Amino acid sequence: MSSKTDLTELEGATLALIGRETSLTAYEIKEWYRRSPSSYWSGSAGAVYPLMKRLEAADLVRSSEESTSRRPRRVFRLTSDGEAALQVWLLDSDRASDAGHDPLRTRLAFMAQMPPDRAKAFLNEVLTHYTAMAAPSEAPGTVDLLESWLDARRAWIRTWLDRIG
Amino acid sequence: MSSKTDLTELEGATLALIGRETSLTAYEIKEWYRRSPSSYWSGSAGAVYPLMKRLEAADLVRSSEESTSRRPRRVFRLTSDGEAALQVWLLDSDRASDAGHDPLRTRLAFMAQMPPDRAKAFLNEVLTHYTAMAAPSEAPGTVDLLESWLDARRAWIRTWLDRIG
DNA sequence: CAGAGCATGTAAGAAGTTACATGATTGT
DNA sequence: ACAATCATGTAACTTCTTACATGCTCTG
Repeated sequence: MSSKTDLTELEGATLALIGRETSLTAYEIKEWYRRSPSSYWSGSAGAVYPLMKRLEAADLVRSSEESTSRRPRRVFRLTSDGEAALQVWLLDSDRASDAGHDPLRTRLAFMAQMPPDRAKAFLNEVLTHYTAMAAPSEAPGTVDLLESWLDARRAWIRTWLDRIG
Repeated sequence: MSSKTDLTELEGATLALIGRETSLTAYEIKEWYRRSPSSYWSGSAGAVYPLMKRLEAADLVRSSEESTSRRPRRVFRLTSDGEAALQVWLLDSDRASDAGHDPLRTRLAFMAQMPPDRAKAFLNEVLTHYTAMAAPSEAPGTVDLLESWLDARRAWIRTWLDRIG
């Protein structure tokens, strides 16, 4: 009777992160989230450290003290339950097709309340922000997810600019 | 000194909703969120009723009892402060360009851990879900936001299918 | 040797969730 | 008359946020 069938997004993403990097400290996980382009993944210590406790209590990860010096360093790895849970979470097309939280989409839903020239200026500002966001990918083998996402978004925004005229 | 300069997304969206519909009850607002295709807008009473209290305390909305019968019916409208805050929130390109929370994007970031045929099956499942989500728009004047969003997403997913295939 | 970054965590509070509780009205 | 929906709200709980607190290690 595994009690932890339904992972939150933060829990699932954390399992996926550990699964990819094999082993990580809570601090490294926190930093990963902090660097993400989304404020959803705020990467606060107050979220991550208790999260790791929960995951370990659910036996999805296991930690071991691996200090090479006097500084403490607790490393987390997936258990076999954790790997199973990761696969379920990662391939969950039901959750993956949820529209999630999209600050631009939310605003577009109400943009008709604004005069067209304001709306146009707003969308062009977003495009400028996107240009600033595009950073070179560190990992060479990885296809840059952010880049592809930004491209899709730019195309979407252009259809709205066309529509407004 | 207006204390409420930085609205949360739920607060901003609620102002926008009232701004568009002119006047709404807490129940109607709650139902609006509940019907949305995103689970982010869960539309629970425990979120909306306290939210309306906060907005009224901040003088962004004002309510009046408008019962036509014995059933209570408290209707909310924007104050002038509320209309001003709405404009700031709606045209905030900084927040609008935040990547938000996207369950599919999160999974794609880790999809390389899965075998290609699994990844392909997963993406095709998401496309199927999208087809099921597409509902006819009620409001005739409104360009269907969900439809345009789904189109952009389908195009994005196809680039990933091409990449894997 | 100072400051940035690594590394751990906790405390107080905000905001949301589920579940409960109550009652009126409308449609079948 | 019965169920679904309108309409209000609260209570307990979970999770996340900001801010604090502590100490080690590396780089200039």
